[in-house]
Amino acid sequence: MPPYAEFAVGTAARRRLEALDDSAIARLEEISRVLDLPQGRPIIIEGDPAMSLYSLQIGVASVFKLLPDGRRQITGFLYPGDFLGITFNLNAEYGYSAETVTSCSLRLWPRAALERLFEEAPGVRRMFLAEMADELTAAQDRMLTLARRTAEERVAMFLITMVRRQADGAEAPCETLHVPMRWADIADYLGLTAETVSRTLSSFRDRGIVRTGMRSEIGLRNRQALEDIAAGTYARNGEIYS
Amino acid sequence: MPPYAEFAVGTAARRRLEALDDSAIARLEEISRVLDLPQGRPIIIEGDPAMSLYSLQIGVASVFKLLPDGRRQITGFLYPGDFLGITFNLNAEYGYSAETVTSCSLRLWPRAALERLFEEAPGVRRMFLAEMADELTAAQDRMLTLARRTAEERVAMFLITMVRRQADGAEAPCETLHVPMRWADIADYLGLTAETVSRTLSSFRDRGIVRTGMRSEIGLRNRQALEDIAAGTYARNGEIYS
DNA sequence: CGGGACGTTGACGCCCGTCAAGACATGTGG
DNA sequence: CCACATGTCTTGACGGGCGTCAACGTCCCG
Repeated sequence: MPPYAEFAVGTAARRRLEALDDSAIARLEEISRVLDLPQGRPIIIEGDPAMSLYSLQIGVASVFKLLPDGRRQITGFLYPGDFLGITFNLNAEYGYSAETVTSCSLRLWPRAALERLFEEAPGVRRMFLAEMADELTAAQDRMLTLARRTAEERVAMFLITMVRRQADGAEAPCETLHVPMRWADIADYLGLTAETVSRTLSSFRDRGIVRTGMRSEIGLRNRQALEDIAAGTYARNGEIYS
Repeated sequence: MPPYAEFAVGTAARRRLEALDDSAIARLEEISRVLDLPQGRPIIIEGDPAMSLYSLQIGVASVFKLLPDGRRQITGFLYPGDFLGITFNLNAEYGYSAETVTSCSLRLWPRAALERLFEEAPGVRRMFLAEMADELTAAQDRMLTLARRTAEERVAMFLITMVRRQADGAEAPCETLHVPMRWADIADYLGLTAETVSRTLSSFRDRGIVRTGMRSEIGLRNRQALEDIAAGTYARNGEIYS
């Protein structure tokens, strides 16, 4: 139905890119440029012609869609190693916008050069295929979350997802979560408002589940409670975590 | 993040399959079996090992995910020509469930045979790649809808989307929309309840926008109003369509 | 005709959005 | 070093949109 066909590659792309052979990586770096942006700047704008592919090197960025009256939905956060702006057809426009959440350093490829690379290196194409399949299942999970989960379940899910991603590779479970985005961004990611995010975190704090008040950090004091709340398997009207 | 990687191919697959050359289609039909199911039966169940790929021949089916307490989100409706159950990795389980909305006739391929076909016919793989890219942009649109749009906007969107799909190929715009699914299914697709869907349609009826009461059909009397409501560009607190 | 599935309508309430005020941190210029 | 502006988070009060529960009507199919 949509006339365009492109998407933002998410987290798994990092590991997949490392699986490419060295010559492909060398070629990729060869034809790229570097772009540095301060916090809160647009990277791509929905509707613009898709001329470039980006890879985030340093920082955090958000991918989002807007309604005409300003309502916003962040469809994903990008971390170092993630790709942005891939397209698979010719008259492509970006189907979403993206902007920096923190100051960012991006690698940028002109689209034509990248398409040449797609033809030459079959591993690159296969990587994107697997990547897209993962993105799609994640998107279905997020539909369930946005449509059916309560505010508490959404915030708990966000914390669990973020800490898992942060702990990715570390052996010991993380105790404190680094959260560089503003509450308003988290809210737009979860389909809530900044006030509801704040209230929910305060409630978690009062119940001894998290520690708040630090700058850009949230302490996870009772991870099991968060897991249970996120899974929807905690006592709903019960007293367990109240 | 998710350990599986598969998805339900949506509507665009119909046209794409037709673009395959005849020998590939012949091969596809050769190795398939046919499966007939009455209304309301499960086709695949989330978590089961992904042993088969399905193609819907006749009827309408739904793809959905469930929360442990029964909350349900329908991620898409399948129409004749759509595919279901594709996977791209080895330890694959289905990441969603699917069931028949009407009585259905399905074509079924054993997974191993299909993977062989993937190797032999590069066009098939490319078709699925483009298909997935379309699915992904549609998924992002649906995230925006589920998180941010009002009940009225969602129902209007549903009607517009369905009538566009129904009119696909016809030259004259359709006046009446065929809706084989129950209100509860529409609600689970839109992140609402059956009562809210009913109330919204009644409101549209009272405002002269649709005609209701027919069995499995909805008459679209003022399509422009529906387009405006769906787009979020109608006068919000205004009197235009009240 | 009777039973079950589905749609409609009303009453009610709660979750979360909206609006607003205040707290707190940061940066900036004098 | 302080006054002030700015941006962000917190907390409260309030209201509305939509979910929940229930009763009723309608259609279909034995």
